[in-house]
Amino acid sequence: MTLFEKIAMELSEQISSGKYSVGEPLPNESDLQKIYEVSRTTVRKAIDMLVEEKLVTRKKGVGLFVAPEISNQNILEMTGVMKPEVIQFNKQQIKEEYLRQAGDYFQEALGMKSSELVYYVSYLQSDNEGITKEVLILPLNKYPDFKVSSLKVLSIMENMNTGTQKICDLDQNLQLVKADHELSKQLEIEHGEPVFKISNKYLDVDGTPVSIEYRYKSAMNTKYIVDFD
Amino acid sequence: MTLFEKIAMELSEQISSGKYSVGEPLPNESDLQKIYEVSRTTVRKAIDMLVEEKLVTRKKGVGLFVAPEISNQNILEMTGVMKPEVIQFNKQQIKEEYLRQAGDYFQEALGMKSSELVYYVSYLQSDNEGITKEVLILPLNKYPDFKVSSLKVLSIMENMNTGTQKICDLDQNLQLVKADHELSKQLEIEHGEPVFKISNKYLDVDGTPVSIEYRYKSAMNTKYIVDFD
DNA sequence: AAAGATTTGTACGTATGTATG
DNA sequence: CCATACATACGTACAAATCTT
Repeated sequence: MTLFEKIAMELSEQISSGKYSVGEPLPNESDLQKIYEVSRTTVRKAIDMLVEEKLVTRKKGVGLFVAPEISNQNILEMTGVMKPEVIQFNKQQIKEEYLRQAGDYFQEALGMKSSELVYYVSYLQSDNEGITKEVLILPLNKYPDFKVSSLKVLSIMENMNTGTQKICDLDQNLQLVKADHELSKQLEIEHGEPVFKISNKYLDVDGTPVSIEYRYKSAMNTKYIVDFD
Repeated sequence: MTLFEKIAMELSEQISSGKYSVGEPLPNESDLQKIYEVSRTTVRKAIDMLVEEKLVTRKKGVGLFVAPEISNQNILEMTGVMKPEVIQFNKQQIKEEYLRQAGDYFQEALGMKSSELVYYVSYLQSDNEGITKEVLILPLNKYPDFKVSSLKVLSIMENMNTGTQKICDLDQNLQLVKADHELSKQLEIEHGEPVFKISNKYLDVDGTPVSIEYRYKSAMNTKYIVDFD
């Protein structure tokens, strides 16, 4: 029997005897070298055997450890299955929902008579990036089956797909505006703070507007790029 | 391959994929340390390589940034798949279109394997409000019938509706960034001018991401709303 | 303007990984 | 099997620049 085999056997016995318990560190190679009065090469060959037998694990830059028994964690690591992600459900809070006449603005924007009715729904949505206010304008004639209650479980875009027209295009517009009193209160920011205002105008295949959505989001949280000069 | 080489390669891929676009900050060393679960020494060695390749710049006391001189050619070399075509039509000009591997970022963002292919299409669109740059990411597996030539007649959203999944939700994100060299040239604005960057992540009914779209639009043309006081 | 927090820059010590004579 | 050298990796400590409060 070679020297390193002897050493491997001794260590193996000590591990199974409980001198070094599972998960605990072993003496490092330098110490083992002194203990058995052999070269590091020999120590390493001994440890090589124990690693092969999965009795010992090595951690580069750290040390030697008695290999842990197989656990769920090990299995996950071995099979490469990811740990479950933390799913954050957004908090949604509907602020306003009512039917109103289109009026002059929406008449033009949505191509309808100003006396025709639209659903107006606004709600707040908070996630890890802050609070977003969303406003949705749905013309009644295009969404005959729309129910406000369904908004509580469906997303805006899903709702829009319940309409009679298929949405095929998106006319997107952007503004940087100052928060008025209501908006600053809703988004929990200072009065006058800059706010991104996006308007999404959804169009059907003919380019006819189907619905409009507005989003308000504080611009302060956005990251600015630094100069390189 | 050593650990720090792996990390350098991953980061390099993410940069070329657009997860960290030109001029934007990277996660700081401490965060990278947590992300990759390695020591700071290893993170620094990985970054050393990227700095050497001029992909990343360091700013003492500030952080890490994607180096500004990345060209399309670099990206092509890094992802190494296709040559770009330039197709001019109407007021839309396709700047880049190629197949590439998803890489780590789109792997995560689109829930696919990093080796799977995505279409990458970017184009400029000019209208009365200025020039908009749009970037579209379409996973090949969800758009088996997609042809770049069809982009000439269809809008982005129409194209996205040609996929196998029905789009039901929109995860929208906003940043105000400064134009880097490439962007300022494309949008015909000054270097460093503020630019709206919108990312639209389209989801199917299950919340699975189907495609991603980025839009860059000068923020200077936006109309500011007057104070309400 | 001062104090503290954050982030990169630098240095050192220790442990394992690999190669060679 | 020993001795040595170097690369890789972890961890800690402190300095320097910058940002925040």
